[in-house]
Amino acid sequence: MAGVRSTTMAREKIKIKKIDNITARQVTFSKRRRGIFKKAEELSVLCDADIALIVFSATGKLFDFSSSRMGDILSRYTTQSKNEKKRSEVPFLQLQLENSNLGKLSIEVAEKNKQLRKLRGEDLQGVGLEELLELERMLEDSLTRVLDTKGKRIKHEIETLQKQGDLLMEENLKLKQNMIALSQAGTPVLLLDQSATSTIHEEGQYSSESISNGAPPAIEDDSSNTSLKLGLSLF
Amino acid sequence: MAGVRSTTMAREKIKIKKIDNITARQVTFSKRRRGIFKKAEELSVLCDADIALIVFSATGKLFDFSSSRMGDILSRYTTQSKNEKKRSEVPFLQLQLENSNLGKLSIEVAEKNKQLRKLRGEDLQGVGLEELLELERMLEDSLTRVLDTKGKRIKHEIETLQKQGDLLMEENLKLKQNMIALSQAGTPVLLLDQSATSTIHEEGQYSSESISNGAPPAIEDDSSNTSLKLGLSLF
DNA sequence: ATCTATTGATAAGG
DNA sequence: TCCTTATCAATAGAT
Repeated sequence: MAGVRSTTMAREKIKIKKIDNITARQVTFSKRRRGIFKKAEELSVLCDADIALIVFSATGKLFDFSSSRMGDILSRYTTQSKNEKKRSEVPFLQLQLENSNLGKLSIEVAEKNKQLRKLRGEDLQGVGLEELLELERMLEDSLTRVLDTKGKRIKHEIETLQKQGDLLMEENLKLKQNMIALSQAGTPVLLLDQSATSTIHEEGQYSSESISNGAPPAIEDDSSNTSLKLGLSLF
Repeated sequence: MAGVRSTTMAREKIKIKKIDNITARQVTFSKRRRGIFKKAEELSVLCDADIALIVFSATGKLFDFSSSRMGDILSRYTTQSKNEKKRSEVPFLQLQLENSNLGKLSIEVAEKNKQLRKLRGEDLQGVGLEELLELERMLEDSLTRVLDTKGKRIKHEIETLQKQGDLLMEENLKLKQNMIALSQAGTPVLLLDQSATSTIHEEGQYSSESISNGAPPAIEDDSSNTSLKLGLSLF
């Protein structure tokens, strides 16, 4: 009851434990990261302190701040901590830190591989019922998130295509009208209206084939829904 | 105008510049140092971030915090920043771990973590539709395998329990018959059949409470289905 | 170190 | 990510 308190917050207190919701966790990370970096700089300026702050996000992204050159602070740190008592805690710069880290990293890699195999349901031999249930939950959550993301992406894809289709139809209509006008005027259909085509090319994101391919637009009014041509067999 | 902002303060705003009064500076240093270290720990816990914070006071005193082992974070930092562009900024310790296997392993660990996060649906930002569909398939396969395994395990569990239950009922029957025989013979009910109880203890995996707790078996014929007592809320 | 009036940081929700 | 707002936390100044 004494250890877990909250911080500079708002709207609601939160417990200081890993935030479950991934999105919320990312948002909080961004906000608080900014906050702590600001604090670090302020402290260094106000009190003439030398500060190094290194933050790795859960996704492995690196953020850092140092009031002077990072290398200087870090070497000063290793030197100082060595002279105190942390010799053992910071064998960092020492000689054979290499070996220990190598071993640990190897173990970590092995561990990650095991987790991956479990998540893929490939290594379920020694897994107990409890862990199986946990795996099931995790996989279901993952599937949900993947499906959500997929849905959003597909929706966006469709909307984009729809917009492009609408634009194309609009432009086609203009072209047809222009051509009709030109043919009715008895003029040979050889020229396209410059303003119309150039406008299309400037604003459109769609493939230029739609306009500039060899086949000239048919005169018939093609009002079929563009979305029917998407060919999305994704659901 | 841009540079001079204020912080979490009170009673009065202060400019973010070196505090002149020595005493005030020391006091502020103490207060804010506590604050930023608290923030660092909170950020690491809330967002599962790996953080190193090193502070040298103006007098040279060292204060530090790290969410995991300082040496690990610092080496990770040198490795990572090297892979970016800060090579020059951190000539720090690049010498030895430079071309070692350390870097490779670090990268491998990072890679595994990324895969894990994808599988957990946590890192879907840069993932394309194709990969999403692949993820979906993989997760569904995994779920299927996990569910299969779970089903088999549960079935086995149930069968085992059923057998144990049958054995128990059988033994109970014998016991009851013995007791009835004994009581009918006018002999005080004080002895349990040795061979029967020892057999149960040897074969059973169930809690010993079932047999050896203080309450002697009831005489009434308990023929309710054993599986009803499994308490499996697993489906 | 404590107290408290103030300002700062930030959780939620768009 | 940025904005807004309601709240909670950090802290400047005084004791």
